[in-house]
Amino acid sequence: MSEIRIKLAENDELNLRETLDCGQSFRWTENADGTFSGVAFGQYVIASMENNTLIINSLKENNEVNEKNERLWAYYFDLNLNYGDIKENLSCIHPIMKNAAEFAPGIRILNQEPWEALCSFIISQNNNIKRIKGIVNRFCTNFGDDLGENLYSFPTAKKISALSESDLSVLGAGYRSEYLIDAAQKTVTGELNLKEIKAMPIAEARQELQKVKGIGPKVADCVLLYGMHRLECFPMDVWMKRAMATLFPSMSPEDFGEYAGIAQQYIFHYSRMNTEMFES
DNA sequence: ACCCAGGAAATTC
DNA sequence: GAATTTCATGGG
Repeated sequence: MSEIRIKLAENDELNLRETLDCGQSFRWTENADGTFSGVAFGQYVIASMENNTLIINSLKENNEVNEKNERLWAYYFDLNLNYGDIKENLSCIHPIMKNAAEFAPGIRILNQEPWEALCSFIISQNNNIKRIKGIVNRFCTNFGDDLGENLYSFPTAKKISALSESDLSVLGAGYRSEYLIDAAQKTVTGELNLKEIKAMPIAEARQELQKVKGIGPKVADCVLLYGMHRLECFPMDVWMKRAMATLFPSMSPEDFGEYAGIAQQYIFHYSRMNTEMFES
């Protein structure tokens, strides 16, 4: 049992429920005591907050408390970026933007692993969040490594690349299974290089991701925002189209600036939790 | 039975 | 090229 403690900056904040259950990640589960169990970087951990300090507990002996691992989890929860300042700037853009940010002020954009984001958002297309979670979890329990406590690592591209569509039928993912296999094969051959895409100019990065079957403009932007931390991306799904048409009729994604992706996440969560705004 | 879901591909006009 | 239909699956 090891423990990492990371204190946030004075005017900054992190709310685990808002961040881990706002539709950007599909693998974390809340425990009865308010902590969250999950897996990232192949590590099974329990995350919790104490005042303004993030606590990462691991049951594994080999998960050493060292500087490198501390930096890794600070990176995952994006603690190097000050969201207090960003929220202040976004709130000046539009009064409803301010409402959305204040509705869930502890949301942060995670630094998820690119391959996990790629698969998760391929699965997300024309689907609902509850079923997405089920499919992603079956993906891990069937093809990932057992980490104990009934939690599994995210399957590698290499492993998935060798499977057939019938192997993936246990997922219940429907036609999306074909897309997952294509993504895995292109990753293994090097035709798709996620590390390089992460650093590409945005138009080129989008184009590269869309070479994968089942990845269009929306899924590409989700992979870029959630898996590659390209904060200028503003994924437009059915909820965001509704929200923009109703709440920001005169605005476009670019109007939110270099941190548009963070604005998008506030607006997405705000809209999904307040559906009465869209009933006519 | 019908409609929707963090869309994209295939087909048709 | 733009608009429409189809795709597999589960839930309401």
